[in-house]
Amino acid sequence: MENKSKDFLRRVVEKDLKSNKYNKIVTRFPPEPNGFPHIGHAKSISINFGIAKDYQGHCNLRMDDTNPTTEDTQYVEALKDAVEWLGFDWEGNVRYTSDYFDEIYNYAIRLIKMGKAYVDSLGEEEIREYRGTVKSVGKRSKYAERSITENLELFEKMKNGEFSEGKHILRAKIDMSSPNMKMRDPLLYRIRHAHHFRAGDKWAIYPMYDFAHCLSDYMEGVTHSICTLEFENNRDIYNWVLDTLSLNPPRPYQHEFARLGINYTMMSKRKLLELVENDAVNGWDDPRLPTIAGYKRRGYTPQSILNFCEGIGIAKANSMVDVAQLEFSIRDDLNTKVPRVLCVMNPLKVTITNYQGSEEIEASYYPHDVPKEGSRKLPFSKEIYIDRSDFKQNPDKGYFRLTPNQAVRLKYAYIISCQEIIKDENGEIIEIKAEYYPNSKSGEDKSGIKVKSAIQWVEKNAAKEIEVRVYDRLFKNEAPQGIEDLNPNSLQIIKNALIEPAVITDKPDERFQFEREGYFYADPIDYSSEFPVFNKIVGLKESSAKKKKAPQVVEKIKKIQIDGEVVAMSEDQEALFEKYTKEDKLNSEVANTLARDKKLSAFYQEALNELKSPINLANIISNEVARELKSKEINELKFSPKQIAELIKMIDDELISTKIAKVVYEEMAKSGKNPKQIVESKGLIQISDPKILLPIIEEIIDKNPDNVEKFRGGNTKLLGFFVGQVLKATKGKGNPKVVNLLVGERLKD
RNA sequence: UGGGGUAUCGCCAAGCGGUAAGGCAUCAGCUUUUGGUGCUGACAUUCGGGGGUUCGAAUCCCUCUACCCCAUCCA
Repeated sequence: MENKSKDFLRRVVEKDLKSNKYNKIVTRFPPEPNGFPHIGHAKSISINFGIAKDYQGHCNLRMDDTNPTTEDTQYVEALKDAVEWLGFDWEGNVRYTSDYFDEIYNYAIRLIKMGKAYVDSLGEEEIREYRGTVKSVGKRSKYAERSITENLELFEKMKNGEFSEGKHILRAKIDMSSPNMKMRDPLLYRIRHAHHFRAGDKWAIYPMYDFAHCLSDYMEGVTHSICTLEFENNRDIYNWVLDTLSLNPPRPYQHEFARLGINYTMMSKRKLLELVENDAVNGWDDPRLPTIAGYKRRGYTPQSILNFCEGIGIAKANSMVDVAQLEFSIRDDLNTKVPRVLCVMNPLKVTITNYQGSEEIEASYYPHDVPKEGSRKLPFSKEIYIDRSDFKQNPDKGYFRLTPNQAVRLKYAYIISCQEIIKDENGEIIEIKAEYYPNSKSGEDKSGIKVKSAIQWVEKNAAKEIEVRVYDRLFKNEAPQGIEDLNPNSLQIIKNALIEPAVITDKPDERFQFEREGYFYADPIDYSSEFPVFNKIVGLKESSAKKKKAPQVVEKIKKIQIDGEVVAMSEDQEALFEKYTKEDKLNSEVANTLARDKKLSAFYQEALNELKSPINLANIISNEVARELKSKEINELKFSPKQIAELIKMIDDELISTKIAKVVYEEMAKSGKNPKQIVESKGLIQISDPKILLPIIEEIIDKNPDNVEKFRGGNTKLLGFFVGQVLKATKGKGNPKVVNLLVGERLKD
């Protein structure tokens, strides 16, 4: 279990713990209380609280309530409820960004005093214009020139409510020409004469997300601030604020993951609201909604939601999870937990003509493979109901249930066979006259009759009538956009389903499996024993024979990709390219890489002056050195062209393998040590002597007989496996060319 | 002057230079008094495309392509 692969966030956390960057990790779940939480929030809750739990840390629940016009306390209740329902504990008080307003305000003043923030008095329209566009730089407002004292005064007045909304704004002074739009002097505070649901009317100014969030994280001692991908661009501000305020360490860092998408589901708060407001659904807890309240009302267990979140993983790729995965989670959870019970959704009367009197049949609540105890008595008499779909006068091939010439077992009871079909004037079947086999009773069956199916049934007089709400997916499209994509049949209400009496009278549970139908939940609001109402949580999995859909053959078409045009080389680059290919005999790809990059070509030239080994030099420079030079200048490098030349010299002299060369290079790039020194101190001279290599190879081969067999069976890829093992055994020092040869030969016989 | 991300099976997703994990879905077979469950097996000669480096590349380099995010006084 411990070897399970970790997601990238947990890996970061582990690294930070190991390096003692933090000695305890703190996360937070920071929703804005402006809507009902949905399964996307569940993912975030599962990540933040889950990570805290896994690493003995702590997770805060924080309401990010910086926008008084959209937020409300009913949402904070729903949010708290969601976290609790999922089984997490925020230990202590719920946090509110609004509780930090004073401190955040003081930080703003500090920024002003540092000359890093200013009061801007441009209008909304102008601010937008000044910001520039994605492809053009912005320009700074003239108000950025205001003196610190003036800024302080103005900001104070803003706070005191002396200005109307939109009159002024506090901005950070960063860079109006930043390629990151978010960094073009981001807004820090805006004037808002609104009542805040917690702070009341104390404030006339409210901090923006970008200012409040990082500081709130910092004040709470958060170490890992985990949010969704769309905040990637905001990370720069996050860091800027915390860095320029030069706060006492440790400070939090932001990490982003992909938000959850599920097909046939809509997750946007705004659009969800639209559904509720247009009465397309019955409130926020409509069981068809992907809200936590919806799932809860539908009958999903917290565990199933958590399992789902764990199952889908955490990554940075935008993705769309199949609803089937969610449905699996709830089935899988309920399968081992919930009593099985008989319910007939669509009753068809069956009279057993040769049965007299009545009896009670003992029936276990759980099937043989669920290790739980419990049973009830099923009343039985000559008049029963079965489901309409369990009888067919003219069955297709492969139909397992009752037909004029096929007997069926009444689950836990007797085998019956059809004697007569009674129809009404419209030709609709209204009753079946059947006979039972007295010696076929479950558990004491001596009839010798083999049936293909055992169906659910209820006794006519004892059965209770219930309402069943059968839910289907809310949308008919895989990627629904809104109301227009609604599935018209997402709710079907069955008013007079019949259920065995024990379910209502004993109420052994709230969730049941109605055998052969699915999992159902006693509606927490509308259910009463006089008027029982059940929600269908999810159907049972149906295998092919039952749904008898033709398997679809999807042809795989390889997409043809048209390459775009490559930017032409400049004249200088062209000349270099010429030289590289003609004089130095470099291949055109390497020559191209070198010629197009000033830093690389300069580096290469210098190295070449040290050692006339153009190809090997060019190769390592266009590959390894290029990586380093992506983010650095030549003078920032810890190593020189001369050292690279030295390294290549060792390869040329066959002192070391290219594999070792990479190791040496890494070390050199990190420490700046001389390659020769590294090789000597670590004893990395390569081993090419077969006399030394052969015994090692022998040992590896002995240890992996099954892989030898597979290799001989034609899996030639395994050669790489053996080479890898041998190289590992020699700590990388084996000459891979020689090892390859030797292993190849040895494996043949 | 654009920048920041992402791409591995139908859907998620591991993998960090040495045998392409796992789950969902699907398809077989066995078990089954649920057409459920369970068990067994099948399911990527290949990692968005093309090159290059290497004995060896999903992993390193170059390049192209596609998709997502950013120009709210929202978060």
